[in-house]
Amino acid sequence: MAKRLWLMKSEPEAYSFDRLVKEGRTIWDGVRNYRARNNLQAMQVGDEAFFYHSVSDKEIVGIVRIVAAGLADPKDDTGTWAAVEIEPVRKLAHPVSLAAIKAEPSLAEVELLKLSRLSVAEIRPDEWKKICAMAGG
DNA sequence: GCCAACGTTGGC
DNA sequence: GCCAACGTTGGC
Repeated sequence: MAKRLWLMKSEPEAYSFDRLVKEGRTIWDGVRNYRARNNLQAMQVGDEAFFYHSVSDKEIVGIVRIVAAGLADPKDDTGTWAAVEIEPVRKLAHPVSLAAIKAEPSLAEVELLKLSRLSVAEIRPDEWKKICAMAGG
């Protein structure tokens, strides 16, 4: 199974990338949107994701790796919602801002832009490479 | 099953 | 703080 690439959003005031680095790993739960849940359920161990700070920062700040997939949301009794466990891979040398993504024509189709309220989005490999290049490699 | 009203999220 | 976009709920 080829590795897939994702983007996970969080308000830095709620859960920041720095906090993830400090804690080492975390369960990513609390997603209450079906499309986002479908993305969560499609994740495999070893997949990587951008970590995006919404609202106050509006930039991709780091990369995380999926270390456990297909978990049930521990806060959900009904079995409806999913969760994964993630660990930090690295912080980006240069965060990639929402404005920079919008300004880049090859990134116009990124799910982040098209569905701004989706908390878990998929990133295509070419988009991933482009954003990595913008972050300084 | 449709659609209007409402709530939430997130960019500006 | 405002508003647009989207999802959900509830009346019919």
